[in-house]
Amino acid sequence: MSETPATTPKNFIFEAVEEDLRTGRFSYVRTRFPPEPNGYLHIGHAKAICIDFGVAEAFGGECNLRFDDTNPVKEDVEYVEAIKEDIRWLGFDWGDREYYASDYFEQLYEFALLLIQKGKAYVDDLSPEQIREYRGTLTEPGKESPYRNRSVEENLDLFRRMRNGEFPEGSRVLRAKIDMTSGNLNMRDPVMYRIIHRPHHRTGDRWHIYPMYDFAHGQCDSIEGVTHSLCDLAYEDHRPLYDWFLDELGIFHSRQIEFARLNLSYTILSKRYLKELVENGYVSGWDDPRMPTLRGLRRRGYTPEAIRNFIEQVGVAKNENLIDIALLEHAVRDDLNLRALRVMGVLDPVRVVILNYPEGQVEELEAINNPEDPAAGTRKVPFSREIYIERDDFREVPPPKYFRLAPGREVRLRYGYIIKCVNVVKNDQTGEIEEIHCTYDPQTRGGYAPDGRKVQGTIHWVSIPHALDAEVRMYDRLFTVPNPSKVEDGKTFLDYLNPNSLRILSGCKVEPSLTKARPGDHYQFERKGFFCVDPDSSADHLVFNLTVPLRDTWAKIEVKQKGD
RNA sequence: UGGGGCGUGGUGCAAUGGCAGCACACCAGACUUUGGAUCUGUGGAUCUUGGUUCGAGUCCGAGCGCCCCAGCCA
Repeated sequence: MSETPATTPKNFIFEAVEEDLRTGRFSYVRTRFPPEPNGYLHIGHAKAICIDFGVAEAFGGECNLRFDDTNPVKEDVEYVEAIKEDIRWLGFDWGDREYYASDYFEQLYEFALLLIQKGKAYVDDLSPEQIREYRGTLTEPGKESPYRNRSVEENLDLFRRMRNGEFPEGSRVLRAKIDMTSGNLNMRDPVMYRIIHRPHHRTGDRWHIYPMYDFAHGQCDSIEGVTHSLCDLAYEDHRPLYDWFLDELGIFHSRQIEFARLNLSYTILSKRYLKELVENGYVSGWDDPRMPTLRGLRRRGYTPEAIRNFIEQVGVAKNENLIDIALLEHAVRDDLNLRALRVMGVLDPVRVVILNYPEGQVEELEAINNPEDPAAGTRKVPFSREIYIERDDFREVPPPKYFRLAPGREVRLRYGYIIKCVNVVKNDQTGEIEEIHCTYDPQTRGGYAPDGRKVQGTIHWVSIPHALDAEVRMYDRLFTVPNPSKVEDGKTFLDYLNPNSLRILSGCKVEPSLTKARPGDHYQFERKGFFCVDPDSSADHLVFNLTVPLRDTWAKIEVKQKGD
């Protein structure tokens, strides 16, 4: 294997894998990404995906996709396709290695039989409540079940009949016979199989018993020849059990390594909570652009590259973490800055009339599509006597350091002319500014001042007769606190929902080149932010989602001024 | 009074006994036809405490703090 230290991320997992190869514990590398098909993938999963596929790739190995479908009560095919789609979108390929834990049900059953024969597993008739009581507590040892010492023959017979569906749900389970006094609760005779009379999305009604995670995962890894089974810290306590099953069965022994899951500030990454948001209508669905799901991020305008870069920057360790969402936002700005075409869009329009500009005249001005990418070329933008500008780009009483338009002041219209405000027309009743009257300097076409005079401010604009109407959905973080999963007593994460996480702007005006915008296209509205065309968008009703705003230095200055 | 894990600037990750570094954030400045981008710079960290060592974030002892585990969920 060739060394690529510059591109190979260095973390404790890579080091462990490297060591395993060096010491000969394994001669190849194979990992797996094991989603349960009971929900949609979120950015936390993206971390796991990047690690699972990344480790395999770095060592010339492969990563299997294996659906962990051992519980027909919770799982559904609906999620399988969505999960595959999201992984592909993120940019990973599992080739033809698409597996299901349910593919191995027969083999797992044989494994169970083997353990029963070895006297290492037994059928228990205790009720779920009794099992809990017998388990003991964190500080007190458990008690052995009265059914623990059944004969091998009786266990075999009972277990076969469990499989045949002869017993009601909850009446019996198969348990491993380990140690009811272990300090690790997972070792106190864990349940291996439970009875569930429910059709499975892949095996139909063939089974009446289903293996628990602990009895399935390690053996599936083993069957697939997975060398490194990378998972969440939560499974650290399960590793002794993972190892125990593999050792007792005497089969290929994968190595489980745990790392800390991703936590993101101002959001939640718990499947249960996300589901609650969707089901109770706090968001419009799993793909709501405010959701940290991959579908949500995609619709919001995040790119796979941005997400992968973000994950790489976050690193891999075992520390509990809360990643600043600003890092994610930085990653997407960084990526979009290089590729998004620039356009002009006025979100909160106010009319400007250029008094000395000939009525009916239209000029096609040249605008650069992307200053970061000369290959993106230029386009023509129509200019006329009446234009829209951003309401906030005009102040009757300009505060200090305000560079934009104000009575008697000049400002440059991007790629247009330098204009000067000469008058303001206000609504008699409301006092709201309805129209701003300006004059333009014909010598400044394109925005250049031949006399070399400095014009500090440059603002965006859209020609009124040529403007396209658009709806713009402005998104903000979903929660008002950095860590919504850690709440005050008596409150829930729902109490911290940001009421302003979505603001719909309906009267927006955008330049005519946007007629060719298609759902999924990324744009930068100059001076405002990166936007993405929503799937709801159509030719006669453009809809844009704010992906992330541009850094806004003026907003900072203004906040500071107000604080003084 | 059980078992497992983790403690490095505001956040995250490095430093594998030898000058505590990188990214994001923050602050200041330069540049600017996006108050964007870019560039430069400042400030700021090894949980505590003893020890080993020429030298400790790293090794050893003691303590403290935080997280996870009592599903027939994964």
